[in-house]
Amino acid sequence: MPIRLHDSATRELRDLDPVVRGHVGIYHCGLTVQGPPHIGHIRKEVVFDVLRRWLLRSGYDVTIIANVTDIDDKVLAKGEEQGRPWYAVAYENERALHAAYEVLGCLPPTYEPRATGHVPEMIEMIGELIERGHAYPADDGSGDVYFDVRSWPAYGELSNQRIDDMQPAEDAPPEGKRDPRDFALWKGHKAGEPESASWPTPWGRGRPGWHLECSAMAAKYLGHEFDIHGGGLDLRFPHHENELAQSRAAGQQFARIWMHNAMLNLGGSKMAKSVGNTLMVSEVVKRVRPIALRYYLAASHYRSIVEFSEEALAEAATAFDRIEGYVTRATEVTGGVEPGDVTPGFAAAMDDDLSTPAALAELQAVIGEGNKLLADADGEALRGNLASVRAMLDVLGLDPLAAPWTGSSGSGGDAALASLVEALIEQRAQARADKDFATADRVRDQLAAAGVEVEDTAQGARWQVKG
RNA sequence: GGUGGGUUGGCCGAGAGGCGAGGCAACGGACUGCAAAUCCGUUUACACGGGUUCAAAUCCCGUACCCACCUCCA
Repeated sequence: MPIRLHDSATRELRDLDPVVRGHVGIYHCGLTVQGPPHIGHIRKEVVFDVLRRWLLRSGYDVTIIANVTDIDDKVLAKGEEQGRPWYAVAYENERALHAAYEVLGCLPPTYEPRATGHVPEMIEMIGELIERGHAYPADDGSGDVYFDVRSWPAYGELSNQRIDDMQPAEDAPPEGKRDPRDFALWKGHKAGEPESASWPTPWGRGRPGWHLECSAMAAKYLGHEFDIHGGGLDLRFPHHENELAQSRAAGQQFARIWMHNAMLNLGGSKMAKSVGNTLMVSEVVKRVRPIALRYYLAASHYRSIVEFSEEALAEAATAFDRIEGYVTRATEVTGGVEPGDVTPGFAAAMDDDLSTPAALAELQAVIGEGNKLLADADGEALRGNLASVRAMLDVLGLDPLAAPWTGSSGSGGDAALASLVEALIEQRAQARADKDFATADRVRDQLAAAGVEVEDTAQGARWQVKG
């Protein structure tokens, strides 16, 4: 069965039909590294990480390219504001982004090209566009080079807009533009901007316009036609519209399918620095386990708005505890099994535009069966069930027994703690054997007060640190 | 002004003409020394007003409210 994805260009579900058989090339817009990532940014990473894992499990080779915009107005402004070089700001935030990938279990992209590393490719593309009559250097001496939207009749095809209905682009003063909606491919160096933020071109020194880097880098690493271009819905216009126009006008086919994830809102509006409602990944993972945050983000459909709330996050953590509890218990009983195959229901849900909510419903049903098998002590069936559950969790990047989660949860902790807890549990077991339930309960309460939860099972007491 | 998306039970969150996704919470039962975990069961829905249809949460028309984009944004 083919994988079907919602293409935001045509606004319909389309079969994934790769350019190269057995291989899927994906480009998704990374971050402008002007600040550390918030949980809205990381939602996008989780969405594309799940897509990638599903494609891999479906037998495809995947090349995934995510850009890092390390030079633009905002990065320069941050450098100025913080009194240090713009590139120091960019690099620091790029590292924070990588830390966020890692803490949430997102596989690193195949490659993460930086805009500053691809100026020659951009210059080449600008030359091509000028030659074809779709771009022009500003005649006001600014050194800007603009894309000529009137020269490209399809302009607006991605976001379904007509040029005449659009408001003017404000990425540069309109003086040098032929049409106010023309956008900058290249921005001339301005007095007062650091010399380090400019590169020589046939049109004078300057720096990249935002949109061009993605067109140039996608072509370099994925070719003139590739399978999927993704990013946040807020990038659809103007960023992706402009990328599409540039690349097509330069004679390329560009992306076959456009995938846009919906925003993560807080307090009724999009999480964004300009609104001041951001929650940094590094902060949230202090309150809730990273795997629980990932579950929260993966549990809703990628095209639905997530209205963030602490309550919903806590609830997701509880829901995940049930899943993890099953995996832990089943692993104890079976001695552990490797991930096997996902169920047909799970596969059908994932094939249907990455319907993670339906996939999770399937997973919960399989876990319900597994819990029954656990009660019946049916070893063989239980092994099969656990293998399947682990496979499904792996697709979502939520297998608690896989990297990077191992060791971060369960009854681990340091040896001193374990030895103390086990001594108390031994005392309690003796009290229970003596039917001294008052003492047994007191020990359990003591442990609970210290944040250690004890459960009695047929095999003896299990414990884990909660929180 | 233009372009899209949305409003589902106490909460989260799917579905897209007939059959009550799933989870969390609550309640009852089984299990347990008591719990916890687990299993079984129960309760509360489709923004509002019209219309189409044998049948509408789902299709059509209208209204209200919300979100995103048209300015940097995942």
